[in-house]
Amino acid sequence: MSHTCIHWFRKGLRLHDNPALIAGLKDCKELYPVFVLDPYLYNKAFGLNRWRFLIGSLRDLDCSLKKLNSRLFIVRGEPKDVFPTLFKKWKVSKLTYEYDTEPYSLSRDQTVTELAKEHGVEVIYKVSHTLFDINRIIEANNGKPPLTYKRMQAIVSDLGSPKKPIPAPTVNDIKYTSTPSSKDHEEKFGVPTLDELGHDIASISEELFPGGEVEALKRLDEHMKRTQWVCNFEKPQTSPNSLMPSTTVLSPYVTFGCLSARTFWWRLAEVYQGKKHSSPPVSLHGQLLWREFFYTASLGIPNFNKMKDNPVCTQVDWDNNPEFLAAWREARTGFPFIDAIMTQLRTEGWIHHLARHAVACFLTRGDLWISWEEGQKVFEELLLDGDWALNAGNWQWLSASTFFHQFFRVYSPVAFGKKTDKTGDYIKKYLPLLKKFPPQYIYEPWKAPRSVQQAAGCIIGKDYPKPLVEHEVVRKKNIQRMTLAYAKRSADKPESPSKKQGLSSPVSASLELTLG
DNA sequence: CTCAATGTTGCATGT
DNA sequence: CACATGCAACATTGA
Repeated sequence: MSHTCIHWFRKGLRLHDNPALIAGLKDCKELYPVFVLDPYLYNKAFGLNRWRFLIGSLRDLDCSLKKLNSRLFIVRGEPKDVFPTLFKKWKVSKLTYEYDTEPYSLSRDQTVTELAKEHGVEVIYKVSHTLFDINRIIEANNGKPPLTYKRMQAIVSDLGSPKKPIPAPTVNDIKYTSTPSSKDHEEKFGVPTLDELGHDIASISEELFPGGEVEALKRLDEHMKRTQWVCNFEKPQTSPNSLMPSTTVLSPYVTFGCLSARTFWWRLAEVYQGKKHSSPPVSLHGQLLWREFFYTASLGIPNFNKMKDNPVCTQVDWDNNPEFLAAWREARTGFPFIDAIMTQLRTEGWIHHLARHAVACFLTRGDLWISWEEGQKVFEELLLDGDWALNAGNWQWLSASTFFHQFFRVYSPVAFGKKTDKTGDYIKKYLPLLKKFPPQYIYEPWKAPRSVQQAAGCIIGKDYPKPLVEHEVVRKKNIQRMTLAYAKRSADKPESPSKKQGLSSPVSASLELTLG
């Protein structure tokens, strides 16, 4: 019992399946659980709903730590400035944290590790955010991330099952460890309120998905009770526009690490046990493997959140069109299905996966021809489950830039929603302005005769916008532009010298030598 | 090397 | 209602 340890919470806002925390408790005399409000991550681009989820999760974590006679210390500032001060002040000898593969996190953690060394602090980190050690997946695929799900499955099956989650520490585990906290802890290190952080909470909507580990495990329990539903789950068969979510909405909890992906995986395995059940890619296990797939790609592909200098991303001449972008972001494209989804996104912070497909295709290759990077920023701000790797990966997928290439398959902003919601109840919920339109016009109100618009109390072009584009026209044009981008891609692709006879320049020859 | 099969979730129209 | 086909047609993978 000689160590004074900081466990640094970043993601992984939980006590269950937290191997770094357990490692920190080993021979630990004094434990300081710390969360740093890093302005690089938590700023204006981090939306209000996300802030609420984060603050809720931190409150929950503090509450759970109290039950272990410990406390959470919220510290404001940049990690590189915060830690040297804390190392000295608390006479720290050990720092533990969960491994994080985001580029910013990797450089941040390297900086803090160097500072720790300077202060004689031992650093221990553990993999627990993902099912597997992502680096091992890349190694197993000859140093490159798999670009298809099939390939990913093959690699993962070689690695065997994910590790079993480890239990949360108990009072018994921590009985020789204390957390020194003063009377003014709340003042100095307490979890701030949204108000204190300067957020205008007057217009915030009802909290549908409260943050925190306790809430996460409760929701997991509830879903795992639905044996039939879990065993029959097929993602493409779930509805993007049901009034209640047709999927689990456990994603925000996994994103912030309130719920361990491995805990989720093994609870599903228990439900599946001895029963006929769906399989990846469409099953719930399959969803966790998709997460793993994009995490692997994001670690193995440079500049993964950009088109430029991203070696696997098709280079497309997207338009710079601030008016169209603003209309999309602010739910005034004139396509009720699209605008309803964008409204749900803004107010509730969660939309169904296929709803994301519809609005992402619409913004990029389908209709507005705006870069996926712009959409990525909006999702990053507004989605409770906004995750760097998944967001970048899925935007590339939907824009047919990477992973997915059948760009002639275009979602219709009118037809797609009708398949699962003929009467447009979803649209009526999120765009009440349109609620009096009869079902035959609810997806295309501009086609309604003037008399119908008057009866509905909503004149198109005045009370609700006319459609921004003619879908059928721009769809055809955009497929042409995609064809062009792909042709350029094939032409630019470096080919073996034997195939391109006489084109092997001295430059490329020397490059080959350099690269071995 | 070539070539065929495959790819989580398109749409409209037909049987 | 489930399934098949044309639309115009891509990259990756594995044999």
